[in-house]
Amino acid sequence: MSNPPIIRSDDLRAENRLRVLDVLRKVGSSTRSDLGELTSLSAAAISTLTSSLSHDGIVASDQPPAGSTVEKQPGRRGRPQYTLHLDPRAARVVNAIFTIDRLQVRLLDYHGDELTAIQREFDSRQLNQDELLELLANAIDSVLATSETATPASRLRHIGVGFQGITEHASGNVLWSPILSVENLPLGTYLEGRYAVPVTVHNDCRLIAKALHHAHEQTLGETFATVLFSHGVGLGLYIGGQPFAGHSSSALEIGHLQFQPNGALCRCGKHGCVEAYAADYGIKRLYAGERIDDQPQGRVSVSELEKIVNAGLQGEQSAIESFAIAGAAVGDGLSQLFTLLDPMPIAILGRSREGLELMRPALQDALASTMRDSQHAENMIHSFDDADLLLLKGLALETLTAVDRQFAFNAANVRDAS
Amino acid sequence: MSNPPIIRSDDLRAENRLRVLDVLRKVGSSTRSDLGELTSLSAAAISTLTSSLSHDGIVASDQPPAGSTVEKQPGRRGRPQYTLHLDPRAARVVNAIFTIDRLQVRLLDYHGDELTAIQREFDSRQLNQDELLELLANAIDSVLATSETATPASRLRHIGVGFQGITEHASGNVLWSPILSVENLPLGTYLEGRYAVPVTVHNDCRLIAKALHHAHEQTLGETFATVLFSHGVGLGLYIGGQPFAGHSSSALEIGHLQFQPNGALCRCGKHGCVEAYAADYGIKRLYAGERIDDQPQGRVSVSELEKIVNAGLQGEQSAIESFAIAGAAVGDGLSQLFTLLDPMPIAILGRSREGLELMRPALQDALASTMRDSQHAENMIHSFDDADLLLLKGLALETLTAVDRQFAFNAANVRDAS
DNA sequence: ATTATTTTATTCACGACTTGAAAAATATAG
DNA sequence: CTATATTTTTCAAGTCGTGAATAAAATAAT
Repeated sequence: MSNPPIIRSDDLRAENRLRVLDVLRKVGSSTRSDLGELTSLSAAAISTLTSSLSHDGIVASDQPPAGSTVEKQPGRRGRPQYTLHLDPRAARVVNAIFTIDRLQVRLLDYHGDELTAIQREFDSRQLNQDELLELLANAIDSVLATSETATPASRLRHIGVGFQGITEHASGNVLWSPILSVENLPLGTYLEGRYAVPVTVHNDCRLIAKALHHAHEQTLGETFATVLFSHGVGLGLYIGGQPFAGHSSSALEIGHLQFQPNGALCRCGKHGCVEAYAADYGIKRLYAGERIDDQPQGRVSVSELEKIVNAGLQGEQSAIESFAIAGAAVGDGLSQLFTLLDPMPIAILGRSREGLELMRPALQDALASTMRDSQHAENMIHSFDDADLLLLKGLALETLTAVDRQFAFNAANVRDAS
Repeated sequence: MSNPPIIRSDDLRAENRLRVLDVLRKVGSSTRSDLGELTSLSAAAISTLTSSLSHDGIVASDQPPAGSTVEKQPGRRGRPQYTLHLDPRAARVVNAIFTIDRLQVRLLDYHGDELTAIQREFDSRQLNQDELLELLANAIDSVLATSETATPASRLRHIGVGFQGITEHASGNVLWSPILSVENLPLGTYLEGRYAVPVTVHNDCRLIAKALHHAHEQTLGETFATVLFSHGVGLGLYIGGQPFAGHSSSALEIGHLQFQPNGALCRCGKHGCVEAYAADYGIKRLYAGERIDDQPQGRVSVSELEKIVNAGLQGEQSAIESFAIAGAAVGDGLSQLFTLLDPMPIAILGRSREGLELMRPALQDALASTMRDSQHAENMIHSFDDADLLLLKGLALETLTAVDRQFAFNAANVRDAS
């Protein structure tokens, strides 16, 4: 049966609260009248909504404290506009990002600013399930404790975890991850039990796609693909302004599409996957002339990859070749994707932008060969720096908008924690 | 900018009107109280909505004409329930289906019953753009004229066209179709101009998926793929109860994923496409031992294909082989799809069910090899008869629900045509 | 035959929603 | 100090869906 998404008129109010919060999240701060414009709600509705949100401690205003007559600089007539913004004190969220060699945990306020952050270095594949969970819980306890002493507490509302791997969004559990040796890590269940707040677990590339949609909408539009090169090859998809994921899990495994039948051995055990040529280990393997039938060994360090990039930049043929093959592999995967869906702009990200540029020509060629309207393949590819930053930003956005949704639907009692 | 999907309270009313119409469309007829259950609206709301819809002439009731005391057979006490159904007279729609050798045009009433139907036989690839449009317009004029004399007219509200090929849903134009020699056929624009009603153009496989979702929801669930074997290989996708299509067009071209690098020549000009092995011409080519590098020639007749199927059923090795390769090709394409998305149930349809069963083992094998949880690949595949019937049904549903939407949002003036 | 019972549909009062218009607030300009 | 401009809030009006009460319409019981 089809589920009822919105019927009652009180749901309507909640929907509009959310709309206001969404806009504020997006633009940072805004006057009431601009808010009306952006939400296409009437000034009257905005007034009611914002005063309620303000009363609940969810949004705050620039307005000076009554008596003090601060000098207003602009020579504008009329009643002055005070801008509204999300009140940092309204909530806190914990963000955790696992990568192959370290764990980052950050505590953010509701505005999105960082309060505390810690890092733990380790090799994620050496840990068993309990050790992983304990490591994470320990780090979360630390950031919570640190901030406790520094600032008056506001309630923890959400925990978001970013991860390379396949996550099941219903349960928040990690089905499989290349950076772990354990499978079916019950991350969501465990954290929800321990901290009694909602937990969501996200695929890393999905998070980057979210951040790009937020920050680079005019470059990429509402429909685009994101490809992240690192220890694997990740794919994120935005379609019509909405993140797209598989039905039950976040699987969007472009890395394991087949590129060469009976080709290089992939970490997944199959032969010829895109990843086996385009992930860092695949590139290094080709460059170093290692046997492509051997099980790929551990991680490739930043400096190792940098060396290959530099070799390529200086014209060393084998390095150039390695990147070209990587580009062709991903281009092939994308052209399969574009055969199934429509062609769309592509954002590519990786450890080094130069590396991306070395791949680009081959990538473009592979795409052009399958596109009906072949010429503008090059305009479809955009490379971005700062994958790590975008990852942080995407996770922050994802968790904070989850809190927005809590606030929009669960009305008041935000201040009950003070 | 994000668009406002629903904010005002009148939109809410429209949404609930649509919800009622949707349920009636699905279950055929229903009492008011069941309607309340199915829409999860209160009895009061149902009462208001149905009386308004009834007043507008959109739904009708079984209720006997006041005076006449018809004998009620059931021995149930209480105020009797009268069932409501969509009033056939509320609107009319035209459905047109192009296939490679004929055009079917049907006139349906709002309930979905056929009023008139005609067929025109021709070879669609022989016609140029103007001839095609004229043929269609002529056929539509005929069904409209025929019915005009037979029954009192109610207004034509929508024209829906079904097609094998890639359609652009914004404009309703056909970008490319294997059954045509012309490209960019401005079907939507032309028909809208001529008949001044909304026109939608749909991919055939999408329509079958729609019909399957309507009629076989409990077998297939809310997320499934549909594969249609005919002169090409079509794919339809339902994800979470919603039809999924590419962003701007209906492209979901599983037939043109690559199966064998440098393999058989496909109609599209590339080599090794899935279609080149799994479409009727591909199967015939293999069976007949023709050169796979030659441009595939015209259509394969029903009897030709039947002969190969029968040969296969009688154990003839080359026929069995041909179907096995076809199954492997599609299985390979689907496993690529399932690498990108999640694995999901598959409905397969074609000219003959026996032919499908000949493909099944190879198809299952190809799927099992890529699925994590390999065993239940066979439970995921369902074959269906009556592809043609489902196509008609899907198109009818698609166009009629478009009218439902008109009625839900544009309030009254339905009866103004009488 | 008449009254009680049962089941279904409609009506009504209520609270919640958004809106447009009017009023209030608060600045600058003269 | 008064007029004007601009933004925000308040107010009255109109809608919507809900739950409770009421009406409708049949059968069962008396």
